[in-house]
Amino acid sequence: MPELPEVETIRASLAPLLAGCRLESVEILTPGVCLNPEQVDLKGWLVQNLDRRGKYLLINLVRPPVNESGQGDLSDPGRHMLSDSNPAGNPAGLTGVVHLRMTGKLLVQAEDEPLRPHTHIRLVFTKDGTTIRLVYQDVRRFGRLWFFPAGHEKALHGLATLGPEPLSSHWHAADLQRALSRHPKASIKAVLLDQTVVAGLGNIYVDESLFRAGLSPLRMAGNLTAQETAGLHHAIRHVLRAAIGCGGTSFRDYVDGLNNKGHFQYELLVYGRGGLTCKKCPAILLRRVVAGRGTISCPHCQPDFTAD
DNA sequence: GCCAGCCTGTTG
DNA sequence: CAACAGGCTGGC
Repeated sequence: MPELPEVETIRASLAPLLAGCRLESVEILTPGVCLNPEQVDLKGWLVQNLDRRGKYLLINLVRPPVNESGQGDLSDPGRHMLSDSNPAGNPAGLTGVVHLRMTGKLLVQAEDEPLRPHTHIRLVFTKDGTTIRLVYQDVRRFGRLWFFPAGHEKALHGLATLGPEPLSSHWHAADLQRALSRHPKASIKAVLLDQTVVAGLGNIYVDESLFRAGLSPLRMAGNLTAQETAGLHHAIRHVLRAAIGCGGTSFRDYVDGLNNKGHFQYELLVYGRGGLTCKKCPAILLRRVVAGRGTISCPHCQPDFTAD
């Protein structure tokens, strides 16, 4: 389900609610969906903030202040000394890592709301005397939630090998050009779907970016001109920013952490529009499988895209 | 690289 | 009934 704009929207929707919450319990309703590889005690941690890398959502938790009198100082530099001296047994930080894969949802649920089908994990938090329930639902059960001592989440291969954030000011067309030149004979679509090349693009935003850049997904990555690469780099950033601005794409059943739909589905130019007329020319959009994924493109606006 | 496999639900 | 679905992994 979720690509970078959807995960970013979920992060932003949950962060204000969860920041400062104390984790009271983790109820695992379906074994295998929530993993705690180092058997860290999950109770009593405080949510510091939510972060995102590619399509991964990171929940950063810290030890509650020892001092009962106030909120404590979470930025106390001495706190970090603990992680060096005792990394796993009594870590100074805890990181929850969520990957929603195709159909995962992370939602706050009202206390009186009945548990919906396909709920696999329930996290119970408290803040200022109120209870907040965060549930993980996932029809297909491809997604996962892991807990690690802070820093140890690099044990996840997919997270450790992620490429650059496409919306970072440090990601330039030249970086994309360099990545493409490393896979000269692969289709541009396959390379953009590769999370080690750039983090967070999936089937929707790759097709949308390629259409806006006027490039066929079948083009070999090594054959793009510098100008075409610059246009693609720009299109990727433009599409991702626009989609975040719309709260993501609710094409099927994506919702943010508060159960709100996004509206970028109304801005899609090609994804889901196979057989329909192109929005920029009179041609009919074609569908074919590229890099193992259903791919929609315009045979006129994206030259060299033909039916099989 | 490609492709099956992981799962269930929806659509043609 | 078969095909397909927003993703990733591991085996050729």
